[in-house]
Amino acid sequence: MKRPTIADVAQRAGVSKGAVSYALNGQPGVSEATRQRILAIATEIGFSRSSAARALSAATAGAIGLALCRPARTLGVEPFFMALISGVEAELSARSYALTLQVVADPDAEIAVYRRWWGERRVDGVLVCDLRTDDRRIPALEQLQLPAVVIGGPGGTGELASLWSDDAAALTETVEYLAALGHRRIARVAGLPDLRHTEIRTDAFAAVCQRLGLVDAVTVWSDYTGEEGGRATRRLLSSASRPTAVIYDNDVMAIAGLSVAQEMGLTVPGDLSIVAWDDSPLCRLVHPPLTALGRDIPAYGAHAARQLLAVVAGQPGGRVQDETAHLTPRGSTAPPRVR
Amino acid sequence: MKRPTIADVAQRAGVSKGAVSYALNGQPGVSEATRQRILAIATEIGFSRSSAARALSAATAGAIGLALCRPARTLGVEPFFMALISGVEAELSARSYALTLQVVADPDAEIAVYRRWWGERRVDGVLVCDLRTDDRRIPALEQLQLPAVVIGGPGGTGELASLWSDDAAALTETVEYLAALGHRRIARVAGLPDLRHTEIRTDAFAAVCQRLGLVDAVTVWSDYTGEEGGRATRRLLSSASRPTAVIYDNDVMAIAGLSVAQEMGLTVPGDLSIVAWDDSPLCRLVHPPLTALGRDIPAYGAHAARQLLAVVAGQPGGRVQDETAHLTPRGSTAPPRVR
DNA sequence: ATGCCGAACTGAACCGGATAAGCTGAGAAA
DNA sequence: TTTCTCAGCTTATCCGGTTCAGTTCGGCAT
Repeated sequence: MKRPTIADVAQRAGVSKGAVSYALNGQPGVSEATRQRILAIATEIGFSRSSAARALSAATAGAIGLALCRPARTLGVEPFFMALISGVEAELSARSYALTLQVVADPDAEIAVYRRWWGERRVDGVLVCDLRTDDRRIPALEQLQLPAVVIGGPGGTGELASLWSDDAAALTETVEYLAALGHRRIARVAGLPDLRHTEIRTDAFAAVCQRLGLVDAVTVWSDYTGEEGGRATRRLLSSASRPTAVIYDNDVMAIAGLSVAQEMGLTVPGDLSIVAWDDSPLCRLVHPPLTALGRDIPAYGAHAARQLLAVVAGQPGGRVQDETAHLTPRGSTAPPRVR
Repeated sequence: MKRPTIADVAQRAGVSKGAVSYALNGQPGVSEATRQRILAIATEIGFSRSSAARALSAATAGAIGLALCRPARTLGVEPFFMALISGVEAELSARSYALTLQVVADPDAEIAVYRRWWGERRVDGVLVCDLRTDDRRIPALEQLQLPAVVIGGPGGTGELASLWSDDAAALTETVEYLAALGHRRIARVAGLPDLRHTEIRTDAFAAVCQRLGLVDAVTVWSDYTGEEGGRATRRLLSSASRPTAVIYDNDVMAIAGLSVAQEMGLTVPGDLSIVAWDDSPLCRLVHPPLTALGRDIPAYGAHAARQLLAVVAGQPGGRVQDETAHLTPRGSTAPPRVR
């Protein structure tokens, strides 16, 4: 099946290639009648412009890039990324932009991918996930002058546009909620320590615990896998002054923690309250359903995509704070049982 | 930062554009010495070929497409797709192919995406997921002559290349295992009924149950969400002749089923045995850990990608059976308690 | 010495659009 | 009637590669 080109449309319409191009792009230079005729013919013969030719002459790829840097085993289990992607996608496909995805092993490989994409002009811009402290990707992107929106922050994003959610506020709300229930010994199972948002949450946790006089507050680090989350929970619950509430940095670890607690003969929420960050459907699957910090991740992705398209169009992307996660109390939190 | 073009390389090497092109593509037409010199210069000035220009003149996009047609809420939760994507990616990036992803609402939108990709020459081929019975995408792709590999089958894939896993065998093994434990009343919570592999599993389930004389075998349909899976489980467990074992078509529903059973005061595996299809890390998070049918999904994706690249290269893709899922017994299955 | 061959390379056409510059003819202004 | 203007189009060039048809030249056989 031969693919129609702009020349085919031009021939059938009895005009030149240029006229067709103007008509398709909504540019002045053709009469409204001619434009309609050309559009009708284009639709009729199923013409779409070659993305390659367009990219070559218009110097725009019509695609944005997303490189995911997580080991395959955590990538799949985290509902976060798919939710983010579906939101990004919704925004992009509405403007007929494509999404180019790449899974990379480490930040250096990611920088290499950006450099390649830039050289190949394969994408017009990129979304940067999992902001780290002292992130080498930021200066690399600045140097390339590749339009980018960093999903993460605030802070540490250099001159690049960025979008974040106020994790500090969400964490503070959560601790205050647990404290109001009467919890005094609160632990937190954190995600990867070199991620910027882990750092932000850790600082906020320390601050609010100090403010509320929760001296037994403890943070342990993990890697977002259920396995590690379970192990961390077992350690916490075996300690002499075991916490009465644990906040997990993602829902997978929270579910693992719940299992460990139940396995150790503790009841949730009687002996232990659990709060999960990221309120995916998983939180409602387990028994008791988990109290969780949720927000609209697809909307977050859509927002980031819109912001990136603005940057690509030459507008300043700015630094934008998105919706703050809100706590949805469910069955996994309650006042601590008096011992 | 100005991007170097092939002309820059040619100028610095003191040769023509053509020579550089031959050198970069490993074509004959330049001496080995010149080739090395050109490659060195290309590396030195950080040259990569514009994907657009390459696509335009070589008539190859250097990208393959993947359209995912699932509602956003199930897409994210299913670890399957991310695992598949990471496998596909590994294979593609090794050959510096890009992956273009699109999330679509329904099969018709998916066909429209294929048609657009084809018209735009945006991808060289596509991977087709979630094969349905009487799948309209198949004739559409055949008509477009867009290289494709269907992930699913066997059967119903028309003339297209396809890759599948023997779900019938896996299901048969599972039922035999449960029957060997002594279960006589086995139920199955199936996924979306119009998916081809659901149909295959349903037929296999009926066949093996009849062969083993399990007259109480029952299949109920669901939509892969935990919510529906839980509801289906509640119905099953409330019935007069409640099953002693349930096979779930994915792990999310299995986990939901486990919660429902526990909530209803049933012990697992004492009162109810549970088997999950798709052995993601989630199965090991819950307590008891779930007996599951697992296989290497990233390898499956990599296999599909390799097959598609072969089809793109003009070789016959064929119909290939991949690894069969194998049962990993864990804590959620045991002989039924005698009542 | 001449002719011939093939390796090594050049030049130009081409892919399919976007776009600047040039052309044309109808209507308005002089 | 002539000139000017400008909407509405055409023509030509460019984007950055690939590729085909030549061209050059060194070496070898005659």
